[in-house]
Amino acid sequence: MAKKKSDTPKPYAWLMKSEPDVYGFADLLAEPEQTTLWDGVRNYQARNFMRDGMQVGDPVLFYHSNCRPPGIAGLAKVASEAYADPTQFDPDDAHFDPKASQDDPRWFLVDVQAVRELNFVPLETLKNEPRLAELPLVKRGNRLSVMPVSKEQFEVVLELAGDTDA
DNA sequence: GCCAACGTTGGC
DNA sequence: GCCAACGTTGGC
Repeated sequence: MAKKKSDTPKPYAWLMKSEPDVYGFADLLAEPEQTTLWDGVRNYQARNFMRDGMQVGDPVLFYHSNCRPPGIAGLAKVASEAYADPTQFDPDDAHFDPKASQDDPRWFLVDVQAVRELNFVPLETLKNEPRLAELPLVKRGNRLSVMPVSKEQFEVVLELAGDTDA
C-alpha cells in the first residue's frame, strides 16, 4: 500500500504547449482514440509536473505556441499515469538522451486525450484578463511547456472560450 | 528574423 | 560551486 507523497492538493488542471506546425489540436483529434503520448518534454520542471502532479482525468488546456496568433485551441485530459518517454531511448529520435537508460529513465510523459475543441482564446485575451494574472503562461519570460492551472483559472478560460458544456 | 529570457553545460 | 558561454523558447 503506497502512501501518498504529499498532503498538498494537486493542481486542478494543466496547460500544455505544442507548436501547431509540429503537432496541433487537430492532430490530436485525428489520432486513434484521440489520444497521444506527450513525448519530447526535456525540461525538468515540466517533467516533474507530469510525473508527480498529474492524475488520470485531470483537464488539460491545449495551447498553440510559436504561431500567430498563439492561444488555447482545445480541451483535453490526462489519460494515463506517467511512464518513461520512449523517445529518450531511441538513438534515431531527435529527443534521444544518451544519459538515460531503461533502468534509469530521465524523462517521463503521460497520454493525453482530446475532449473537445474550444473557440480559440488568443494569448492576448488571456493577458488582458485580470483573473489570469497569476497564470505562469502570461508572466514575462515564462517558457514552461507544462504548467498547473487552478480550478478558478480553468473556469475563466472556459468562460473566455464561451464554453457552456463544462 | 530579432532578441529577451531562461535553462543547461562545462571549465576552473 | 561559480559563472560565462551557449542553445532554446517563443512572442513579436
